[in-house]
Amino acid sequence: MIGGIAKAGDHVNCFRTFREFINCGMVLDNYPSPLVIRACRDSRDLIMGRVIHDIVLKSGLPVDLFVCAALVDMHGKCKVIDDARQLFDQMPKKDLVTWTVMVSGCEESGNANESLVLFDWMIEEGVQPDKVTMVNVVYACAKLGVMRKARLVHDYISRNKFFLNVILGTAMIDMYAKCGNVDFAREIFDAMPQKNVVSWSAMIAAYGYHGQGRKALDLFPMMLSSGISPNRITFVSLIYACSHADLVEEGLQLFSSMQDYYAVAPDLKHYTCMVDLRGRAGRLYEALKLIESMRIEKDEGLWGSLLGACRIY
DNA sequence: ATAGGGTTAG
Repeated sequence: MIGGIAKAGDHVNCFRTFREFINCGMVLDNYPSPLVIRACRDSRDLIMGRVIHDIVLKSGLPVDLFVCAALVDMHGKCKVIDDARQLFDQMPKKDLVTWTVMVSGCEESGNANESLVLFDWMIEEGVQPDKVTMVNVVYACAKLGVMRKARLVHDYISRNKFFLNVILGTAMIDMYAKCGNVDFAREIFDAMPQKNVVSWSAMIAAYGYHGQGRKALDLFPMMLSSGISPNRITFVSLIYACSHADLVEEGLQLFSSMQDYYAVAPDLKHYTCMVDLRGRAGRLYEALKLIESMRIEKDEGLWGSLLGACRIY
């Protein structure tokens, strides 16, 4: 029952039912479902997560691999990595998923270096990483931004003949871009047998933060002709690329076609890019007018973008 | 019997 509600994604209802269950004084003859723990993770509800953790500790039941992996994952994603690690270290048996959620938790809570240490360690322990592990390791390299590590991980992926699926490939595009080599990113992109809107957006973003706006823009029609529709992130990446390559007119045109042809409503990020685009080009008054015309809530990043432009000019 | 892990902006 509780698991079913959790699976349906109704976290609030799931927790309420779970509380009722506990309050009834029901005796747990089994652990709470990992699905409930997953619901805590997805709603970043650490309080509820700790309640469940406590129940597990007090139940006196033998350690269950699934429950523990879910708990490690939940703690990691809630950024209480010490608790995740403690649980992890106490587990007598660790399988592939246990190691993977620990790798992911470290990088999620800001210690990407430790992710890579764990990765080496799991291999030493004789646990073979799979594609999900590799996505997390690649993601850790992207966060670190260290090319030497990126090459090592790429080597590992090639040596072990991992299939370059959409998710792994996209993570690698991002990794190479953030480690400073957009051409390596492009090689991965070209080698991918399948690409989705996320892959295309990642490649566009990669050219964007390397200042190669024209190349980013060239990808857009290619993406469309391969039958992929852009989303809001695609447009953030495109406009960002324009603003960092002095392609003002192109950026303005994208911003209007985004709404007129692709029915993507501009959000705060799009406005920030547009303020940045005009600001970098010295069109400060237009940038201010745009901010004034906005009907959504403004944040410090938006104003910061305008202030940055004021400083330049 | 069933249950745990994955990609793009900022």
